[in-house]
Amino acid sequence: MTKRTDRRADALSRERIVEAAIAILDAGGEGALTFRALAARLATGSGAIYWHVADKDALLAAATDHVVTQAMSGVGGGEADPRAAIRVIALGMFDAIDAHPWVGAQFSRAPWQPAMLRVFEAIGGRVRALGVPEGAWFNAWSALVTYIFGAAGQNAANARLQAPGTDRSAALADIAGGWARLDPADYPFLRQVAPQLAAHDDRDQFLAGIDLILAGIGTVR
Amino acid sequence: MTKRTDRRADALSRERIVEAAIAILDAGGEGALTFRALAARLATGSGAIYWHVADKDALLAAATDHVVTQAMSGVGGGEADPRAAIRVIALGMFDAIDAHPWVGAQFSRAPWQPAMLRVFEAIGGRVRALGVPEGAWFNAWSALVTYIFGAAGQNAANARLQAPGTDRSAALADIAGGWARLDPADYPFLRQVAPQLAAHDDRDQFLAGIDLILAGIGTVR
DNA sequence: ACCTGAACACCGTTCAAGT
DNA sequence: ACCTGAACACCGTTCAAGT
Repeated sequence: MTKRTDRRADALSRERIVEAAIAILDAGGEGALTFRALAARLATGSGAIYWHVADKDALLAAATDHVVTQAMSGVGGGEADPRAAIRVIALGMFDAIDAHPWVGAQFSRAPWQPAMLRVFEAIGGRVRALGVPEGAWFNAWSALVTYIFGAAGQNAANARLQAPGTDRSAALADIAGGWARLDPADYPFLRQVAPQLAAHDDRDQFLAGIDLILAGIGTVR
Repeated sequence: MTKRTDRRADALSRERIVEAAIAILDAGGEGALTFRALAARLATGSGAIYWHVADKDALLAAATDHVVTQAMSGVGGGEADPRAAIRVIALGMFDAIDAHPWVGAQFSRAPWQPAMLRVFEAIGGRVRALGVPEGAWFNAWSALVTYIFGAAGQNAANARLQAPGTDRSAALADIAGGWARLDPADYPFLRQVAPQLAAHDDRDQFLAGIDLILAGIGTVR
């Protein structure tokens, strides 16, 4: 009957472990998250972590869930216009993955997590409000969700590829320079588009894709 | 001056290593590819592989390049209608990743590979032929390419999640069942589309997304 | 030039032993 | 109930030594 409620303020908990994992992931990427590093940061033994999380996959899933939940809480849902609401939700995911690039690789690993379901539902609800026939809902929803997580993931991968501290626009200029030097007979399109690659804004381009899909959905009668 | 051209038929080569790696990846997934397993299959020492490839990243990149190159060689480019050609190229990528699910995770890791450039150009060339204003080319191209690789990657991830030998439609039915049991107040959309999730064909759904984007591009004047 | 395989510096995970 | 940290069975990569 003496249930101890006065635990040490710094007692280990799933929540504290997940937060420490996110800090390590944000600072050093996926490669930096080891149970030894995590145990050191939490001033405990590496085995202690296993009392609270099943394994590394579960830890990454919990960290992803945490980030997505936080991102979704920021996008309210107050927008009356379903198109505007879809843009807000999509940008919320984009920005969250941009801030935590390691999240991008996790979606594919655990796509049916609770937090993901909330994103799925949020998009689906707006698709329903878009005024397209019911038979088109599923494909319209699927295209949007696929694009949002695919694009955000790829963008995060690009960010991950860069050496930390490198200038993003310089790296992009490098790639664009490579495209500009391709054989004009074999790569006319990439040569032509190279300057736009160098100058483009990832966020604007992401949103332009959303708008194209929304425009496509608008043609379904 | 005695250049040996009569090497053993089974001499190690980058090509043989990459092929063995693909075989291992196809059979056992990304986790199965170790230098020890690869060396055993090639009947050599693990260190020998490093004479031909720089490291594991380079090996995965080479394997991915091989698969994409093969897939692209199968999609000719004979279609006159640019929309039809885009569908053929997209489906070619989809099927290649479906057959080699591990490829899906690699795109994000090395997006500027030679084989990828050929896919990029192939899509870009058709976008140009679509008859939209030049100012819209870059965003139209980007949306298509993002969707193609994002969707194919996510689909491959779903395949990877399944226990090997498991029935895909049974797994999908499981997830759909979970959606059908969600709280109707919180998840009306997911509940409603659950039956479609259980019945849908990944390939058809992928193509429906391509068609939505193409329809959206068609609205740009 | 190319191959061998032991050695090194790591991992994730387990588990007897502690409190 | 929860924590400790050594131990186990792996990794990728290196490198002296061979042919």
